[in-house]
Amino acid sequence: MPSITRRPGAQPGRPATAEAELLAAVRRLLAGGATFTELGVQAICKEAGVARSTFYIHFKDKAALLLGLGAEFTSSSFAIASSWQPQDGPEALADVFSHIVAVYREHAPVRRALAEVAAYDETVRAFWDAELQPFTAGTIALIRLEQDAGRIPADLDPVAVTRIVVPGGERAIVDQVDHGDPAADDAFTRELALTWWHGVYRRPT
Amino acid sequence: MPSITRRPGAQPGRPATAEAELLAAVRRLLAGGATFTELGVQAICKEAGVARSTFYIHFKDKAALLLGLGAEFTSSSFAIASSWQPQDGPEALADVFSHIVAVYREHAPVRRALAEVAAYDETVRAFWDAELQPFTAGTIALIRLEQDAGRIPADLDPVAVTRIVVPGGERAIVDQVDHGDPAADDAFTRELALTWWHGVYRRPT
DNA sequence: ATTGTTTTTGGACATAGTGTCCGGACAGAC
DNA sequence: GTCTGTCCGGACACTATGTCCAAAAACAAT
Repeated sequence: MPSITRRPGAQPGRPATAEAELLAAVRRLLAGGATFTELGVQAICKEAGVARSTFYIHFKDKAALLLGLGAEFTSSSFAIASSWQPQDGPEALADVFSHIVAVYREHAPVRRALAEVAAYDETVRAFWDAELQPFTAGTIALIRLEQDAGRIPADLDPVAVTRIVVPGGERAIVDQVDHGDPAADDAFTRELALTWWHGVYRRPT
Repeated sequence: MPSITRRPGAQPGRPATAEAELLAAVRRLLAGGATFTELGVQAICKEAGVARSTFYIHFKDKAALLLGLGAEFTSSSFAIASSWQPQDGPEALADVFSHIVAVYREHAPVRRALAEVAAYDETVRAFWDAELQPFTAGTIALIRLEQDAGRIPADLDPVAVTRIVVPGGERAIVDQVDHGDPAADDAFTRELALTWWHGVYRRPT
């Protein structure tokens, strides 16, 4: 059987695109509902129309490929999120969350795969931790600044509250993206903003 | 090589304990820092001192064994959590969270494995969803009751807020258990209670 | 003690996937 | 045309899974 030597999607002008083909294949398979873990190198290569040996030229293993996919995600969100300050009010905070929800929806399959693999693979876990770390550091710093300015009570524990706001808030956003109606996104981001506003940034004394 | 026919830990009085031996072995391996995913049936059997064929007599596969381990977890927490009402005040809520944190610390390795596998295995995901579902339903119901009584504003979205409180709160607890100092547990549960109190249950109008 | 029942053993077997290697084919660039 | 880098396709050793079965051990009777 002579097989299909040239993959169909190969641009004639471009030099060598097996790598891009593999990344696109995984994106496609994930979007189709597959779980990254149950996805084998064989299946990925078949979907990509690429020889299995070619896979290992570009990626050490499946996890390395996922990190390549993760690059598409790298926090454009952080710049927007860190721009918010309590002076801007809860409506502006809701806008920040709307932006993050939009990013999460756009990259939902890849984000899901990253979270999935981060639970058992060290390198992916490190990548995702690094992704969230700026939010954690930024939130702690912001709370301390507000405490120094007397706008947040000094007896509030910044580290404990940041556990609630960052990993907790992220999880809530994931839940909305995975299970919630997109039409309800605005109501959700409003509630998230108001909960942090009255629960953390302007908690009554 | 004649091999060690009888495993060392076998109680002579008890009838057939290979199953318990396997469960204990996995608990041991998880507590030793292993990831459930990277744990093979072979490794489990070796640790348990049980023949590999015996494994399949008791469990269909690794996931089935994990569900057996999950039984040790089944929500004793829910009864305590559902007993709280806003009338009891935020200090009582903090006590509820302290109880949940204690349960999470006690079963940390198994809980971690359940969360890990739930990300890619359907049956484990269903088990864990069923575990959290009472909290979700209870929180939505509680908020609606408080709205009917006029103690929570009617324009608060109960479903959206419950995403924040239940999956979000659980994630925060996991973060505290996995990364936080146990000595700081009380400070954490206090902050969690106060955040939900002022952010949700007694949000200022 | 002998017998019967139940559980476990240890190995065989088919299947499937991983990671490595290499000769050869094939493009675009010079 | 030849060179160069990429890709193919298959071979190979290895690891693990899941199924099966006859023999052995442990247990519970009488």
